[in-house]
Amino acid sequence: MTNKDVAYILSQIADLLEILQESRFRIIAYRKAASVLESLPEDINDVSEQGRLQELPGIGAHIAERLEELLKTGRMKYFEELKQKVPGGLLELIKIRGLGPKTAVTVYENLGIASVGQLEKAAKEHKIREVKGLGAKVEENIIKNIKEMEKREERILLAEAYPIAQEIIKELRKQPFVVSAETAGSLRRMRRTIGDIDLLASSNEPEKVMDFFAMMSFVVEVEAKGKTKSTITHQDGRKVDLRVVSPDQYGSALQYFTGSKQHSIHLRGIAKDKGLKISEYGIFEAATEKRLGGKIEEDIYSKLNLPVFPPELREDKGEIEAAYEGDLPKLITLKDIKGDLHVHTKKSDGLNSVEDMVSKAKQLGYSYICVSDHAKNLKVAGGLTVKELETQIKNIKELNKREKNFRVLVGAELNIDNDGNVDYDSSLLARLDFVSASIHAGFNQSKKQLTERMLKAIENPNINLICHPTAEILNQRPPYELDLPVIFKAAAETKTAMELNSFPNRLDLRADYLRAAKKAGVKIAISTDAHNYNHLEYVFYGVAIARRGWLEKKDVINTWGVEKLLKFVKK
DNA sequence: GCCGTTTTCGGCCCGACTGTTTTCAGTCG
Repeated sequence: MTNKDVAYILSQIADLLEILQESRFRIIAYRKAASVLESLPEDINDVSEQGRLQELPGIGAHIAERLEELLKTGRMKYFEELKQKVPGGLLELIKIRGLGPKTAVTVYENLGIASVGQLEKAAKEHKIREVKGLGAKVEENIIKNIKEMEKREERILLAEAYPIAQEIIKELRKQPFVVSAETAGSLRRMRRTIGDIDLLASSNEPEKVMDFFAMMSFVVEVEAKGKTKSTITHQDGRKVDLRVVSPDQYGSALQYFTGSKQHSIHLRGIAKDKGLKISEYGIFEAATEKRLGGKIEEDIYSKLNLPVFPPELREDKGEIEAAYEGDLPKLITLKDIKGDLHVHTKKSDGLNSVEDMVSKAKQLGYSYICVSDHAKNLKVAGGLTVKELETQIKNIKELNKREKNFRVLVGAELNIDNDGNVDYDSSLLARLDFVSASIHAGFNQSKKQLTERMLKAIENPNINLICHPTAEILNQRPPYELDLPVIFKAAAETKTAMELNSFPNRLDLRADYLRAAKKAGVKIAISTDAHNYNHLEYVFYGVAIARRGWLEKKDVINTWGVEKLLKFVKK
């Protein structure tokens, strides 16, 4: 049973408790425990076996005991009892937007509805409006939102949401009645995937902003429109929320809407202890309601003796405690990046020549790239034969003679086969500047097999970097199972770097794993896996995830100059 | 159900919008 499986069960328990109208704090407790497991960088089975469950935040005696039962026996009595009490379909009903536990119970008790299908049928037959407290509008929304749920894709990729949001922000800022505008929510925190796009603006004429927003060219539907808050559907099918506040409330509103929810709740708790109250309208003395500030985010944080956290850190995963202890990292920035260690050319499955890639790299201000075309065993990706690699080495050598302040490193992206072996013989590998390796197939092996396979590659003295270490593809393929603590320990000992692959549908390693890797002493390479020269720009998203993983310049090997990098390589 | 430089009991963030209501419950973030 994986962390994700267990987290899912905990969140189902929370849903069940909600339907059963249990104490809301118990519900919150289960949700929190689920979210902690969701981002736990180690295997919950190991944590349980070592008796460390209660060391995890949000997991106390009760949940720990129930988790142990679940992990040992594969079953949890409590969960099964709850399921007995709730008709199965009700869990599905509350996934419909706008339909919560109360309404689900109401339609069940009045109409005996316990499935999405039955609900849709009843709505179409106008039976919903006959129930007291529900009306025609509810009926309409049920039909609409079931349709929406059916066609709704997964969360949008950061790299898709970001440009959409920036374009809207740019338009808003041009309007004379808009004082300021910014992204908020998970987008501002730069999560790998985004639910709805959240935006914030400040203005002295909020209704003008709402009118303008609802009329923008890309709007296909206005779902809600109030004086200060509207939700529209973008032509790309995405929901965009815009909230407007007055200019002197902008900071507190931005803090609040950036979240994360857990981060803000933590802040409000601290404020409360200090006799203060935080809302999106400002920070106040609790007793007198006297407003102490809120025009800028600093007004909020400084009253709590906290710095203005980079949005990427605002997850309530220890950043607040670290700030009080003076232990906040100085996060890496895009301009720290000096080169890209994972790019492909048309010799394998890329689109452009080495020269094209070099030219783009120079535009980005880089001083090196490493050409890592696929190797001979990965035939589907046009892997280079020994002879072709020899030619590549020769050509790049020639190219480097012509270059002054730029260095092209010769590398390869080897394929780690099912037994942990890689392409080419070691004498050829030794002639390469920087060698990467990754797993491209055999994802269904057991955790033990996959771990051993990767360990063999890590311990191979010719290999410097493991690419896209978990092979996760967002919205498409889950990460394979790997014993990450063991992997990270070996990587640190052998000075084998781990990749943060910047490709928008990978962003692998993810932030929680990066933090664990850093803690274990592993060095990271933020590279793009570019298959054409425009892909080199994806480093922007890689750096964002690195920041979410608390990485500093010193943790990332491609912030180093080429000499220091090559010294690291000779392990 | 969790948690603790006020506490092992008594707290637990706060507000907008919709739809159905004549003052508010439900849902969402």
